[in-house]
Amino acid sequence: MARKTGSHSEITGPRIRAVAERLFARHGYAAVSMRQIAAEVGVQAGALYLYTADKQSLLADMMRDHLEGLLTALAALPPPGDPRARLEQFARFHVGYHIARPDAVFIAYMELRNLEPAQFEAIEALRRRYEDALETILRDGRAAGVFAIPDTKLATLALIAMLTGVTNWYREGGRLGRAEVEAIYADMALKAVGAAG
Amino acid sequence: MARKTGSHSEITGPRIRAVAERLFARHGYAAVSMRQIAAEVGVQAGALYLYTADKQSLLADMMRDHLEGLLTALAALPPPGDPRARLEQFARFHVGYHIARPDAVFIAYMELRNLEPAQFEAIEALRRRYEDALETILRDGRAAGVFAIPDTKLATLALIAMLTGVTNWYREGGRLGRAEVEAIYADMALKAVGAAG
DNA sequence: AAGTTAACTGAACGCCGGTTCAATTCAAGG
DNA sequence: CCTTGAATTGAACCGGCGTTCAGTTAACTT
Repeated sequence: MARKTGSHSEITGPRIRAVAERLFARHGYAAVSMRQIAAEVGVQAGALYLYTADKQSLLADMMRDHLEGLLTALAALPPPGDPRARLEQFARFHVGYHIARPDAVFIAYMELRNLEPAQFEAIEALRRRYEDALETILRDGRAAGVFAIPDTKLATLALIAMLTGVTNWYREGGRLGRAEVEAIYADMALKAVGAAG
Repeated sequence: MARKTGSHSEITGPRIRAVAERLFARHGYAAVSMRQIAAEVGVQAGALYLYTADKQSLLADMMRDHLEGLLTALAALPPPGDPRARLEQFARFHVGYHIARPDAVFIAYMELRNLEPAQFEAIEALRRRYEDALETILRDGRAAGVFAIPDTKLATLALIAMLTGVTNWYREGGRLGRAEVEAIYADMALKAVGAAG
């Protein structure tokens, strides 16, 4: 056998990425083999190499796409008001965006160590750009006297860790709805920096 | 060659565990081979099996030891006062304990998926016991009217995520000292639940 | 000093990893 | 309908994987 009936790169390509994302998130990059991915896609392992240069690129492209999407979505937010409103908007956005794609988030955070130095640097730079957006909000709020935070950098990392943690437990159709969860997290974030809820 | 001069199980055993912990944390369980561990210990791969039944047990034992140590240390804390004091103590303890052993923390959190079901259950139970300790504090504080939190479970997970995040960036000898960091995190935790800093 | 036990080697076993490539089959355009 | 190009197979390559074990040497006991 060779080419299959109904085969098209516009179909197989995305399916490979989707399967790889699910498997990487579930079992970890190193624990997933190309043959496993191929099997779930319904194809032989060799066929994957029509869509990716190697396993490493499959991971790196996935992470880059995710972070670029995150930055694009952040930039598309309505223009900012005072620091308090900006922080609330950021927190809601962060939680909402992350619970919608837990696999991509998990991978972008956990598989950094499986990247080679060059690709690691590129991905890390994107992540830092995102963190900087929050840090700017906190610095402005601190300068305006509305946030009570001893250290801006520490507060940035603490808030991001808290907000990202939502992916550890949130499940669609669970006890709490998406809007509810966004509101509670935003409220905690505001309180944590001393901006009354 | 066979037995080496100066070889003792009380030396080799701990060294294997130390090397494995460092490598697992750095590269991930699945990406580290028994031969790599052996090489860093200065021994042949076969010798590792005098100290562990298999690779999986090496990981599981490591995680169990870490979580049991965490629970023991938590139980050894001075007896509790009011919820506010208890939360502050918990936050300081959590941050302090975690930044002292970042590798073990990272592994206990990231490599859960590499455990087989039976071992996973055992480790997860320990982790839940620890979370319950915090949840109890929050529930008591909420009942006493000193914490303003819409959902106790959510607040528990949010706080743990925030506090554990310290391991992502804290480095010994960095810009901020250990006591300083503990204080700032404890302050943010208290504020986040509406207990004035 | 001899005998016993503890610690380790080195080679082997079978299997699975990522990756390549000639051969093959399908889809599409003229 | 025929040709050209796209999509895929299947087998192979080579290396590394976890694990076992008979054999060897050091440390300890008597």
